[in-house]
Amino acid sequence: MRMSHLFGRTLRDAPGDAELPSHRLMLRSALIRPLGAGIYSLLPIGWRVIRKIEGIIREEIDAIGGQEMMMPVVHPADLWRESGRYDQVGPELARFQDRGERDMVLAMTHEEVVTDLARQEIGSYRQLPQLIYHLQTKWRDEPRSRGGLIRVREFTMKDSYSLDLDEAGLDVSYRNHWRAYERIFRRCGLRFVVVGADTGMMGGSASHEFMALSPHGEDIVLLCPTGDYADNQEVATFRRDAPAAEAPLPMEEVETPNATTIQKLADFLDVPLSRTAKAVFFRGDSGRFVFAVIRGDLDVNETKLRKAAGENGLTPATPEEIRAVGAEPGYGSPVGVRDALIVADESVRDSPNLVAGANRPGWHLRNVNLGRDYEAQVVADIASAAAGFPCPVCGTPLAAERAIEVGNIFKIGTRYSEPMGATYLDAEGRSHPIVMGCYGIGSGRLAATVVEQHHDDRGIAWPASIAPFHVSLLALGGGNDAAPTEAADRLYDELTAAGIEVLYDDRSDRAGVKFNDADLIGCPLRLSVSARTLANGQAELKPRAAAESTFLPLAEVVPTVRGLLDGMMAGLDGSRSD
RNA sequence: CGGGGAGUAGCGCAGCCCGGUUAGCGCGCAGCGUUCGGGACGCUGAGGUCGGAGGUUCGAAUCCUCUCUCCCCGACCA
Repeated sequence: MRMSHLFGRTLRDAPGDAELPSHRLMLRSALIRPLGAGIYSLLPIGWRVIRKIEGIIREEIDAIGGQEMMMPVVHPADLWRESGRYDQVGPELARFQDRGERDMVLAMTHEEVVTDLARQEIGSYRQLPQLIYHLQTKWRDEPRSRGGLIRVREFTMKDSYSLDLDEAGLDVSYRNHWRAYERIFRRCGLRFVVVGADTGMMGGSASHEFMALSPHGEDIVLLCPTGDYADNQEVATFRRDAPAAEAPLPMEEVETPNATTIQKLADFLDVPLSRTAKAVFFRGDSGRFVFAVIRGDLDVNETKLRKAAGENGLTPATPEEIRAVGAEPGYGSPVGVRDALIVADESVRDSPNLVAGANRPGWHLRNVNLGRDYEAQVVADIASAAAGFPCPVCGTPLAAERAIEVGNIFKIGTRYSEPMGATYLDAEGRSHPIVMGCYGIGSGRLAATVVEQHHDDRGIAWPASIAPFHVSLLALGGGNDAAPTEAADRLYDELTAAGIEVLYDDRSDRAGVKFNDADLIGCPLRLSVSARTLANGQAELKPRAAAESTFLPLAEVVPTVRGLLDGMMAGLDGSRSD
């Protein structure tokens, strides 16, 4: 590609509202342009990166038996009513009517379509297992898009779906995807960890997320330094203290003016946070009041609480709602409340004689004990794990890291096949629902995440496997001297003929402009020819990642470049295990 | 949805409080000339509904009201 013909120009300054490194660099290097909030065009250079990523994904999913296909973006709403998600999913699902006033949706994912296809095409156990996938546009009307391509509303996702006879078959499909995903992300040069995760709106029994560690990540993962444990914070657990062996003491009231927070209370009474009980109030989607109780030194994890309470969603309760169940904001405890689902964390079961609210302003209760002073309908782990908490496996203090979710895998089981009637007949003629898995990777987010991990203050430094071009070729010092341009033209032809992808900077700009653009766009190798190098019959070669350049005879350029690229690719072959 | 910030030339910004020349600066863009290895220089030039609507005023980028859009933090989220 000759830069003089390239559509899209590089920017010296990024727009002021772009903050993430990947967002700024992808704008500056002419990879993407915004059209609206969370909606982007991919310019030619950016599209080349995406196509390379998609190529890697195709190879690896094909390698585990995937069959690529294509499913529609617009779905009849009735299909989503069959699965129950039409009403279950919130406004992030875009709904509209066609000219016949039929309800339609824009696909945010494709489980319903796959399941519909499966019930049409699959009838017999002889036809299973199957693995199908596509790369398709999704629309999710996110409440808040952000960070360039990290979180957008319109995006392309590779999603694959496994169809199996039973759980054992699903286990195999799941494991295959896990391995394929590791290879995909390694080939893209990404550093990542795999963590256990919540299944969220997908439903199902198990889920893992592939997390690229990055200070700009939206998720927090908890990792054991020994490597024996890794989970998303939303599901992470930790080793609990042994229950305290302490006889229950008589409950007594104590006046605690202005002790409206657990910290003020602990300070006022001069007791550790771990000797207090904290109450947190929610209203569940079902309409029930959910009253969570947890020891004062811990925080409620809403994902865990939602599961423990059996609710689809939780909203913080209002002061009126809190008083309606007999509690008092700032002084709440489960003692004496009514019409509420009380969910206690294991910590309050195992910690006797806690200080809790008296449900009237300015007063607390000492020596409150679960089972004696109040009952909880649910006792469960609803506590948030955090940095420094003991690893649930080995007790080592956990580390907390921010991370970007670049892929995830779900065991959705019969969540869709059962309600939608996607069944097969076994050898005895009995009907069973197909057991499903689904597996997603967002290609644009993946590209942005690679930029987050591979850049410096001069620009992007692409891994060779997904670089838009292999080589930036610069013809320096044009002017009256046509020799550099002629030599660069020949190199361009030779490299291209050898199958090497070249971004040829044939513009009439000065050297500094070309160097800066080459560093910004970040092709793995940079070749320069000028009067200075040609005086010795040479070209200058500098890897993007290296500090120093080398000079080599023009005739050796193609084999040298070939060799360097092969070496770079070999380091990104996906088999590395780290 | 809550909190904060911002919309003035393609990009980055000033001007706004305290209304008053023809709305400015840098970069970029076009032409000519000189330059030519880390974002050159000179001259000339093009480019603006000051986000939109309404209002106050002799006069509005500037003051008031409404509204749209974008960004950041949070809530939310495969």
